[in-house]
Amino acid sequence: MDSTLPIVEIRAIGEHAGRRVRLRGWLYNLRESGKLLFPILRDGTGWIQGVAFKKNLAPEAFEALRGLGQESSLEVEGEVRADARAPGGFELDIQGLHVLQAVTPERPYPITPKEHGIEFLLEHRHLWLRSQRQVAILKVRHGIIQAIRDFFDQDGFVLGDAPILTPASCEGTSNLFEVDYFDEKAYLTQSGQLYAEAVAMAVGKTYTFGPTFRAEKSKTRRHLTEFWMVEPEVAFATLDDVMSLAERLVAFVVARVLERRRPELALLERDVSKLEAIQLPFPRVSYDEAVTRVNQAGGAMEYGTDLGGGDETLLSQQFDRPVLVHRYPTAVKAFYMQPDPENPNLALCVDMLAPEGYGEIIGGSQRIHDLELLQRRIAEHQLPTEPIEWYLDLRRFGTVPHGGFGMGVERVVSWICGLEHVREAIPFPRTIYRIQP
RNA sequence: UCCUCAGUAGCUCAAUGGCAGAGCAUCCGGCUGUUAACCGGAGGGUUGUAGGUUCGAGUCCUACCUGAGGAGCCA
Repeated sequence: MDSTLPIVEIRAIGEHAGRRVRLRGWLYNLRESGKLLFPILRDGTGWIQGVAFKKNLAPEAFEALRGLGQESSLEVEGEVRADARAPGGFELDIQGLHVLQAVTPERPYPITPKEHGIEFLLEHRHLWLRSQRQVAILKVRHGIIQAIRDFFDQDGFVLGDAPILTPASCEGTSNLFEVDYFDEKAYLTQSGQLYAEAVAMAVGKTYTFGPTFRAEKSKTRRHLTEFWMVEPEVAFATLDDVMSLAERLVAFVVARVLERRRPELALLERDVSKLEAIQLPFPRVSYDEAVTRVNQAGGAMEYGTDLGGGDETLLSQQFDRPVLVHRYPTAVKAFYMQPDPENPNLALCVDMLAPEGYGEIIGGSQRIHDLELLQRRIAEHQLPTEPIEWYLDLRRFGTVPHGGFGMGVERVVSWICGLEHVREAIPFPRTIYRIQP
């Protein structure tokens, strides 16, 4: 090995065509053809096929390479060549090898290039992440999160993260994870909203971004027990402002992914024409209209109930972009939602349903800003006031109309990537019957 | 919590109640352009666990364990 040669990343390999370089990474696959080896190397930034001719390598180096198991770590040196026969257009003519760790036949890498069942893959999630598909998803997820933060930053929002350990819930404790907090009980947060409301009264526009937890015994392709949520909260915002903010955020995120993550979407075989259709404005339908539309489409929705998964699909199929469903009956919604002045039985709330059957990605509302009304609602929901006295203070000291929403990051990743299940949208998914690895 | 399904080699799956098999992976051999390479050979099994029915159980019955798909609820 020539230690004076530059170490390069595979993503920029084309810039080094015709030159000798060093490359370090892992062995993704190894094909053999007589005195010729075709190792595929990956380094996290990409994949490249190497070609090792027996005559170009020291005999012991050739034999060492030949015997390496999948996912062995190594450093190679060689000449970068453009070659139409190589996947990716470039290949590395290997002339030197340094093995960092050889994976041996006694314990071969468990995930082979062939197909595997989901149970096996989930048990090996820590290794499954190395596959091309999972790397692509991680990079889209990263792009989405970066876009979310850029969007709020450009719009003058101030990050105001909420605590993860909380004294009580805003919607009952039945679906909360309980933890010992010294001599008291505490709960893992299911939403940062109440805290975001406090911060909004300090800085005007804020958002929280972090993990949230639901101990719901939900077992579907849309549920995790631990998921990341972004929750903007805006002082003086009305429901219309909330809806406008939500659609601008989603349109921005989709546009950004289309701009910067095309190769990953292609690897995931995502139909990008479906994403290119995500243009402002998004359709808005009232809950009343939604019920009519669902039932005309063959559903059997009863007025006054929430939309089920099938109902959501029946409705979202009618549009080529996310649809905003607003003004649900107060009875099926949370205590803090402002009633519609034109019909107090309806709440000034909104859900955004993603297209293609991906369901709800956003839920938000205008909040009750009147102290007496809020107290009445808390009593109606039979919630204890003592743990949220501080929250009532927000209505005692300069209360103003305000609102916001929560967006589930994994559901957005799942939709944009076109995944079958949200568990692929986060590196280490937590689901009801799995906490390993 | 409820409904449905599955568990056989490291992996993906076969096997009418009658000798437990294939492909991939691994090992050995062949091949100087392979594309989830290919060709030839070898090793590899307490059929999830515990009972039961039967001359005989991977297969039928019961319970349990583990997991998956879905419902309700939610982002």
